[in-house]
Amino acid sequence: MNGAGATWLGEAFGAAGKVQTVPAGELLFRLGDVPAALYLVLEGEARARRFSPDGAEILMQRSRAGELFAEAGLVAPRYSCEAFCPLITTILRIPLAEVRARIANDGEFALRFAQFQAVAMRRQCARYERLRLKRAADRVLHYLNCELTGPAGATLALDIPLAEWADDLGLEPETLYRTLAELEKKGLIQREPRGRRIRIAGAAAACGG
Amino acid sequence: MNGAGATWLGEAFGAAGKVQTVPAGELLFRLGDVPAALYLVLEGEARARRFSPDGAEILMQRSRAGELFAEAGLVAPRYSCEAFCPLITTILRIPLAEVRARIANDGEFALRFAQFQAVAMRRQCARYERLRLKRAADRVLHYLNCELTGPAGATLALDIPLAEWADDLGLEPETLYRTLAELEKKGLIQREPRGRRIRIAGAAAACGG
DNA sequence: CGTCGCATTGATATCGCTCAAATCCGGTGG
DNA sequence: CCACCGGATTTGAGCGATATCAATGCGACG
Repeated sequence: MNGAGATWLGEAFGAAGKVQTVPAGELLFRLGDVPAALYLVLEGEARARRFSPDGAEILMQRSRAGELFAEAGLVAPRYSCEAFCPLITTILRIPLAEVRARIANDGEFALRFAQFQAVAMRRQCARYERLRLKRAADRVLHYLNCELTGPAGATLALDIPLAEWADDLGLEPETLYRTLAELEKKGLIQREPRGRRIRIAGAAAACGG
Repeated sequence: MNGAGATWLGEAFGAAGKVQTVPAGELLFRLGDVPAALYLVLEGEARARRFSPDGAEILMQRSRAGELFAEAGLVAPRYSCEAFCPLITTILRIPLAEVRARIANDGEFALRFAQFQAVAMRRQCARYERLRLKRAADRVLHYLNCELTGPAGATLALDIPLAEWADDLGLEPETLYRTLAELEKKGLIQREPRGRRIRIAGAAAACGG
């Protein structure tokens, strides 16, 4: 859905944009680079990290397929950070000048781009609000409610390992696991043994943090 | 700075936009309303809340001066939420149709609007990353580093009560206070007794979470 | 069959939250 | 000018939730 939403961006820049397949760990750009392009993640995932003086990694932002990397792309990166791809990732690189020209001259494109940005904002706001919730259970419910567009009782297939999901929620894997077990005991969700699939009970939708 | 950044938006819609002064607590719109306008906060602050079935308030999003309320404005609100203003707030209401027409037909405007959205996104990303930090001290440092644009050693004047700030950081006021005391003891910051002013030591900039 | 990665489970440590109270400060009215 | 009041800050003590550390189970894969 994310990917589909941004497909048009890729198509719009078929010529100007440059698709790159980036092996895991490769650096896309560094802090201090003059922002010269928009990076749209097509497949895989890109991450921005920041290092403290002692070398410890202190924070990370993840950009999924369909998202611009990192942040909005039109502004200079805020961080003393490095960007890289820990997974095999496909990136569409669009020169900023191209984007600007297009926005200024193509009304239809400008509208769609604004919409694209708005959707991205909505997603980011959802993530923010999720982390504002202090209890693990609330975060999980919030996540489920956001990801699940269908009617209550629908099933959510988890294609990511538990640790990834926990990271999304700002939790440790163990905590997430225990929380899921707790929610199941309360009857708010049901999960398959190996944890690859979760069904949300109707009640859970209302609780949704 | 936020306000200044969005001034152009207000000016651009001098005629079409409608400035409203909203008394504290008044509802701007409700969930389910068809999104028909952009709400730009000019002064004060607007908040979006969401209620659980039992009536408890479970989360809140705050929009400051210069920000669109809530989220990006071009998409339908995601939430079962109500929006209201607990403070005296000035709002600029711009019909969506106007905005869309302007984006489509005025290249210059479209560019500035895209930039505006990008800046908003950057701000939201910063808030998100701040909450990803688990330790209180890291959040405080991150906040200081983001708010402080000047060189290290600059002074940050706090015009908000401690409780507000704590809320921004996803902390309780007591925790924030103790954390500040701790940071001062470590020499990373210096604060005036009444807590209305904070000076950041050079070292703190590097730690900045 | 062995190993590896990940899920699961248990025990403990730690941090921030909660409740409670004292203090400080600005403002207000006498 | 001074006493009082109300709100915010400051400080204290204890609790609870989550992180952390450690170990085991389980399935996939070579």
